[in-house]
Amino acid sequence: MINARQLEVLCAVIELGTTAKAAELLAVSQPAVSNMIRHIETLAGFALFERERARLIPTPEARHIAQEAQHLFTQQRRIASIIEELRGGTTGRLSIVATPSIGQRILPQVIAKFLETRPKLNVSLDLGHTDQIANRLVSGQAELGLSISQPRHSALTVRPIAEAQLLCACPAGHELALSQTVSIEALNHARHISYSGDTPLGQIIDAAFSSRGLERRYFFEVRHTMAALELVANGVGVALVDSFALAGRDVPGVVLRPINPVLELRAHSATSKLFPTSHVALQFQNFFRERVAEHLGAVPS
Amino acid sequence: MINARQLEVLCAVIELGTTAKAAELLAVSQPAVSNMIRHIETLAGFALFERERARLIPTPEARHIAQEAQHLFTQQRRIASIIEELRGGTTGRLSIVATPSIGQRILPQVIAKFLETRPKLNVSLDLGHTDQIANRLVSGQAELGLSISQPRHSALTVRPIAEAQLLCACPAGHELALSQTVSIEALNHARHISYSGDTPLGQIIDAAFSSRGLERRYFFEVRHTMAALELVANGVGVALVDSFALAGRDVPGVVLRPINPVLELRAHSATSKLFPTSHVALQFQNFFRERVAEHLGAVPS
DNA sequence: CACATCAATAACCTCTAATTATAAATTGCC
DNA sequence: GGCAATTTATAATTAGAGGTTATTGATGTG
Repeated sequence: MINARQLEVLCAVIELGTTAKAAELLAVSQPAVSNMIRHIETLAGFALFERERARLIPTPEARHIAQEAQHLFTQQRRIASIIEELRGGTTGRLSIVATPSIGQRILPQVIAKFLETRPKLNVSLDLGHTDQIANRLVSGQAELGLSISQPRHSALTVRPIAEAQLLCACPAGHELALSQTVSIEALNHARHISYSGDTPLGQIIDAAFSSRGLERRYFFEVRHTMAALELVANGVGVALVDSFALAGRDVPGVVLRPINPVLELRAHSATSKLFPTSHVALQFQNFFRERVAEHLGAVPS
Repeated sequence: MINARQLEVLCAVIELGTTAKAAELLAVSQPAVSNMIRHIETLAGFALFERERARLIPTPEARHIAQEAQHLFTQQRRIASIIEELRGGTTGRLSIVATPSIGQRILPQVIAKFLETRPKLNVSLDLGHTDQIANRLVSGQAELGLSISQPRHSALTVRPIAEAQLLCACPAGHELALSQTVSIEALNHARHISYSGDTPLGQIIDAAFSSRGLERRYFFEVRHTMAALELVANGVGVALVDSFALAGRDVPGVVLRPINPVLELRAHSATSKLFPTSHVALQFQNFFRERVAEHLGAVPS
């Protein structure tokens, strides 16, 4: 079957009129073009040029083929540019699943930044709790998982990707907002909005309390940081929120105070061992780490 | 730049899962596939497969490329089939100019037959007098000319392509229709519809008359056979018509009689020396000659 | 007529993509 | 555990497509 190179030579000769000019354009010697034309003719089984008075005159058939070949060249260039873009990570598909506290604020911001230099990238972002993340990753439905607590699954590769801390969110003018830091003990004496014990944040906070011999008390149980923040903003009470959910933005009517002692929080990224991870997913992982480190504090890479 | 062969190997490995099966499909050895994959990876600049436990697992990038490559394969097959069809003359473009007497009846019939085995052929049919035919051919607007009189132009190749004869068309019941043949002399004593002296038919008929020392007389001058036939059918008079215009069909109300002596008529085909003539045009030329010979009498090829 | 330009040919070279043969790793099975 | 089957990878070599230079012969042109 005829190949692209042969069509390339054919088109060059038809367009430029002579083998010498075609050879110059293609940066090969004139006999190379001459031989190729002859070879194509034997492949095709019919004449593509009339040889008359030392000139090559293309037949209607040759013109027809040359015209159709343009589509092939288009496809060829398309593939080449796709490979080029895949190498640079500027095209392809990136599917991410994240827990809500990461996925609702900081992640969209970082993705937006990531897309600025990769306008053709196709992104899918899904939210889910840690188990769902693990599920999607091992089933191949998603490529990259971002979660506060580390997903436990033998087929997953989990890495710490960012560090943050828990802050105390108080309604503006609340008594806890009067001091520069908030002690853990103080929370038990305030209207405390907190997380159920089976959520990652709930477990972290529980651990902090129990390590000082305290039992966590709260009057309002939520599952997501955003819900807690919203309640605080409406003066319902105080809550511990992670800095991922805030993503550096002020929430009107809410004052943030550091906890004493500092409550560290570590975000993790996860990929499946069952499928290769795309170049762009790894790129994003690093990009996320770097962007978050700039604002919230680094994690060793 | 990556070529079609390389993409072919890549797709085969992704689809079949192993290099061995891909090699079998592509009818090459397994190491050939293995080396090719490695080569493509260096070309692309990134990994296309993860090597894990003696298995090749395609990366998302590789899948992406393979999917896009399908379009390239489609184009490649399209070109191959076009070449195939051009060889057989079943595709392409055939542009014909003919004089009205040929182009109105016999030519459309023959073209229709020709197209039966070449449904993809693109045909252009134009009518014009002999000078116009020559013009269109030398200017490259048409490829094949069919004419009764031979076009005279140094850049044209003219060949006889069919023979026919002039017949006398009489209204049914006309006195000339009573005998089996009609003599030329008889025409001068009937209401004779004939052709102006600057038309091919007019010149042929004039020559026949003058060779017997007669002068052609007629009361109605037309330029085209079809017009004459129509007039005869309406009882206006008698006319000499060429058998091309009749194309073997009976015209209601018209009786045909041979002329005595027989008036031979020769159709010619013409092609330009300035442009190569397509394969399909030459095919049609032969096809036309053969089809007409079957019905109206052969011409030596 | 001299000269430039064209395609074609000859003889040789180069490198891609193939070959065969074999190694090394993993899996399935008894 | 050990053997057979299956996998990818490597080494050494070969075939051939596509390229080179040098040259020829034909064809216009100042």
